[in-house]
Amino acid sequence: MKDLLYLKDEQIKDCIQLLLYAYRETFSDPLEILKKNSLGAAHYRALHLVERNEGINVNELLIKLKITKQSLNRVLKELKRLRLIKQVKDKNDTRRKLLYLDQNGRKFYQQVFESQKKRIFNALKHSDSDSVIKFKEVLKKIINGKK
Amino acid sequence: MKDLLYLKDEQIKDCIQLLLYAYRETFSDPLEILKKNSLGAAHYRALHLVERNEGINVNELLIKLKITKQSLNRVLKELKRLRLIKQVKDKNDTRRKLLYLDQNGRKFYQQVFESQKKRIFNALKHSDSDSVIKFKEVLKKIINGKK
DNA sequence: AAAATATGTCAACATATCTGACCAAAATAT
DNA sequence: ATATTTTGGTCAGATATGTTGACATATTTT
Repeated sequence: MKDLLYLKDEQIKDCIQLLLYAYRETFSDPLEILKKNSLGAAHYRALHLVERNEGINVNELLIKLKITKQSLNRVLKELKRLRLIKQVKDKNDTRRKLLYLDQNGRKFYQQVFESQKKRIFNALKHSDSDSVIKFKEVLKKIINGKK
Repeated sequence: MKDLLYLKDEQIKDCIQLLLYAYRETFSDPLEILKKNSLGAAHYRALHLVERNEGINVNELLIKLKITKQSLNRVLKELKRLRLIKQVKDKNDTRRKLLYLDQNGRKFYQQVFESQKKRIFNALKHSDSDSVIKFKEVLKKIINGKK
């Protein structure tokens, strides 16, 4: 017999609210330092994905971000102007332009990440490793789920 | 000796990314039905908080939403116009206007919630109750944490 | 009576997204 | 070799959500 208390609507609403607040707080931390460099959350999301997927091309990035290319284009334009990322033509298919962090970008990304890291670091530090594993498992199920 | 693998930067970046994706998917589900009623995510956030805190006043709602009163006002104006929420003067302090879901609002909220519920419901259904508890614990630590 | 509080409103602006149309270069298919 | 598709970039205009700052009104507190 499984205890299904946590499938009640109230519990689900609870989860939704926690998810909203956790997201909001986590992504509001780095806004200050971004703003100093006249960048916003959108730039950071792109920067983050490039950092974690060096050599990604524009199309793949588009898919991960789930925004339109027009939106992404403006973001990339500014990141390039500030020399935070660079594009290198793919030798096998020179239509493709692969994205890398520029030297500046690596330094800047690290700064922004540090501002965001504290909150997560402390939350994880005060949790045991089993909790963290389960936390990530549930998040993954939410992401892949729906139907 | 504690295993601190999960405190490495790469793990933290992982968590941040999962949080971003989980939030995005969870809150993109209800956009379609909202749009049909010419409403957006902002209206739903307010509606959700009123549903979970019936009788909340404007100031308290403002604090929970962390937006300016001018922003909230536009949202509330539309929700009132559509008869989704209603305001009732507080008898003890008639400056205060307490917010309640209107009859329409209750029905509409339920519809929107259902569209969002599926994803969370399934994720929780495929997790055990311990995982769900730990999932929520970590989220709470993220929300309250930082320093 | 004066000050503080709760709510509402106006205007101007910032940002991040969208849609739709269009272009060019390069690769692939016929 | 030409036609089509893919990849990336760009323009213009619209929408959603937020911001600041100024101000108005009603009510409560001091």
